[in-house]
Amino acid sequence: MPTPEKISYDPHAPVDPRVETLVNELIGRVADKWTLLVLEELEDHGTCRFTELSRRVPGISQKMLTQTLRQMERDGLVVRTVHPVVPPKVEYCLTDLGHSLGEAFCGVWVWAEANLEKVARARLAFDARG
Amino acid sequence: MPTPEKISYDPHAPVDPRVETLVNELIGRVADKWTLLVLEELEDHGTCRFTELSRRVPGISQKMLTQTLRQMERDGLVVRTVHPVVPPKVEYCLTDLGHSLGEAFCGVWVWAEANLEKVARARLAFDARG
DNA sequence: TGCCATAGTTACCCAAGAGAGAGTATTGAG
DNA sequence: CTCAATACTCTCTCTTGGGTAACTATGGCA
Repeated sequence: MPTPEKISYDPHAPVDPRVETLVNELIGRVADKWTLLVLEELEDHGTCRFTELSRRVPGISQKMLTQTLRQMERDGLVVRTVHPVVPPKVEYCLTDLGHSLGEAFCGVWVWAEANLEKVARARLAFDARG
Repeated sequence: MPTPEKISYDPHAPVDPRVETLVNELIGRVADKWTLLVLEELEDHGTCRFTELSRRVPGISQKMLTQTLRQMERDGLVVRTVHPVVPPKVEYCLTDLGHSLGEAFCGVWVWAEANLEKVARARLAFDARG
């Protein structure tokens, strides 16, 4: 990591447009609603089984959970461990990469929690203005 | 496996489930592809006009840009300033709230930039296995 | 007189996203 | 012999996201 102390966004940093495209693409993939919620769950509760996740993540369907987990596995964010027993037992846990993403998103969660009120008030004001 | 109860930092620990629902909802809204890209653009270049944004944000259509900007305005993330001249001139700039969101997402951008390679390699490995 | 630019809005349409629910494989328990 | 449990997979359907393109308003300019 080239930046020693503070992480700050430098508008003048020279950015290869191809890299920027890839970054945008990756963010589009990773900043998906279900991915975020699954990530949060795995951060909070560590290793989880499939049905455990489907119970914990509010409103997710089996299909979406499978799909999301497959993508996360492909992207190297989670590890899928199959125990060859009957009934089947499959466990999911975050990789280091997944964990680091969770930390990166931590700021966003904190922001959301801290600014719920402001957003709610902004909406009321906006809707009142017509 | 580290013992679960030993995890000392947990930003989501004592959370009212209703608040958590709202936070998740807000994150779902704010972590939208176009919102993120527009936010990034406004962070980098400050105040922008409509067509300037549509030129800068890669691949966005007029419709999506309008829609995204309206939502961001409603959520209190941007300010829309109309100059009553002909031809029309409308400027968009981030509010303090929008700026703080940009900073919160900064960690994610840094993460994406730093881990592009790892994700790419993980995908190759996964696809080779499958 | 008619054209241009700006910042939209509106209508139409298609494809992707996502939910519901049934089907599948396995085998030990009753 | 049937059932229950797990972790899916498949199909069918509906909703939403998002693209294209045409339309609006206005005053300066040729």
